[in-house]
Amino acid sequence: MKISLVAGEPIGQPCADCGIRCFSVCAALDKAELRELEHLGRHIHFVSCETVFGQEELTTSVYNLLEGVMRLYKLLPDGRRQIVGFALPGDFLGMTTSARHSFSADAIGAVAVCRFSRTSFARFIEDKPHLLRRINELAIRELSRAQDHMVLLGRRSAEEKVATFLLNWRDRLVQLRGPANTVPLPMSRQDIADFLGLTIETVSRTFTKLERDRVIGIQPGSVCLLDTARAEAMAAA
Amino acid sequence: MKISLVAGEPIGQPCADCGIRCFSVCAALDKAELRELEHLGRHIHFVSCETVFGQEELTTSVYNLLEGVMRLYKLLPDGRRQIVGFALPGDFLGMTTSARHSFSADAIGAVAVCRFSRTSFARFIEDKPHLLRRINELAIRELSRAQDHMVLLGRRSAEEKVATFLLNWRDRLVQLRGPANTVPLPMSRQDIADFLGLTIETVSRTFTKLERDRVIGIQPGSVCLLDTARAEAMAAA
DNA sequence: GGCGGTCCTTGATCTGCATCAACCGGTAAA
DNA sequence: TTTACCGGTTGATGCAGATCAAGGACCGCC
Repeated sequence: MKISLVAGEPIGQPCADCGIRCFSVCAALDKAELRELEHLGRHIHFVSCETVFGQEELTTSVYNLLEGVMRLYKLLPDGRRQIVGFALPGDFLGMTTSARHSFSADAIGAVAVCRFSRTSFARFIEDKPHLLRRINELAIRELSRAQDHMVLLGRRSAEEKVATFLLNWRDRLVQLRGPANTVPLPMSRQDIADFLGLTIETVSRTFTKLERDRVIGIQPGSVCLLDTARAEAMAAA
Repeated sequence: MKISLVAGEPIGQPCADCGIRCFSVCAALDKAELRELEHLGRHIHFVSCETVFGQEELTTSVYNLLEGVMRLYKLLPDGRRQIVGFALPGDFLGMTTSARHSFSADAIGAVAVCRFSRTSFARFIEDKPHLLRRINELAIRELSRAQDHMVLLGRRSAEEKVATFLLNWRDRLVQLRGPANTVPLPMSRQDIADFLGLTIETVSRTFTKLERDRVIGIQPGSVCLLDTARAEAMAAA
């Protein structure tokens, strides 16, 4: 929960060589614009559990996630937590119209971000409708994901929740790093519980049950999807 | 659940006189642009429970809600329903990047919308970054609402859910029509249940309990907030 | 090696909400 | 007027998942 105090190093490597550019907002930019953007951003690194920004903090920056995974969550006054999403490389964070962040974001494992001052980024956007369109696209995709998640939270059983989560998470990783049967789970069981609206015990029990039923194999830090068809049936029904 | 087959009448009244313009996307437009827009849109009316567009239907149009209330919902194959939101005048619907709608929308009571063909609206936007920015703004507001709702669905008790719903709904109506203690509830108990991730019985019981506790007064089609402070305490905690 | 800590799993019990079922009041059709 | 229906309420019971409690695996540290 420490807050990083470093300003970050300038973007050294040209944005044109950025590995996740095609997934990020920057996909909308041409070479000249990328070079311009290089001067505005700073690379910052966070270690596991460090907070990138907190709920109610002023929104001074926007962030482009380069590497690692982040949890985005809201806390109720009494400590109950709801994780509203996990961010992966290419995700664009801190885009909000309000003066304060409406959720907190912290690192799950080591994280690298590209940080931009909100004002300078806003100025950069101003005459670039294609970039604005790209940002809009990402926001709408995020909204659609949020709506899907509402269905999950409001109307699905624990088993359905877990199965759906594993499949969706796998799909996002496949998108990024290509096909693979084994699904890394860098987040803790508590994180998964707080994402799915369950308790850690129920998540653990459900994992165990899925393993007993030979749907998944549990490994430290990951699971292996053994019976995708059955998992999909659980997630769909 | 009938589908309206009428093409709709042309927008007669000038958009400049539109009562909800300041709440809608059109707030971003100047007089000349409004006049241009008048030629692109059609007014369409729907009666109660008519479907404006359905999940999986092709996204041929976008809609500006002028009058009335709509429920936006997703259905699971087995019939479980999650209402992802209620739309009020000024809300902009059908904005999606995908070819098909990801949820259904139907009228709660009589509804009037301004419909635009998706392609002609896209063309209209093209050289109007201020409009795009406005759309982006609405999308981000919607996303933020969705995230709040995830917390409600995942982490709150039935009583908290109902209290929060009543307060939020009141706030949206106040925004639109000014202060009032009595909160109209045009949607059914089943709608409220499907919005809050509860059953109709639990919603009904919770309403009754809040009435017994003198927090609300139940009237046909509306409730009266008697003890706002206590309701807010329930919603916050 | 022993110790404390964190994360995860497992078991026993409890409970909030779902489910099942009946009923009530208003309205519209017969 | 009677009947049927629909939306809402209320009561009795059941159960999925929460809560409480304990123990195991793994880690870094002394």
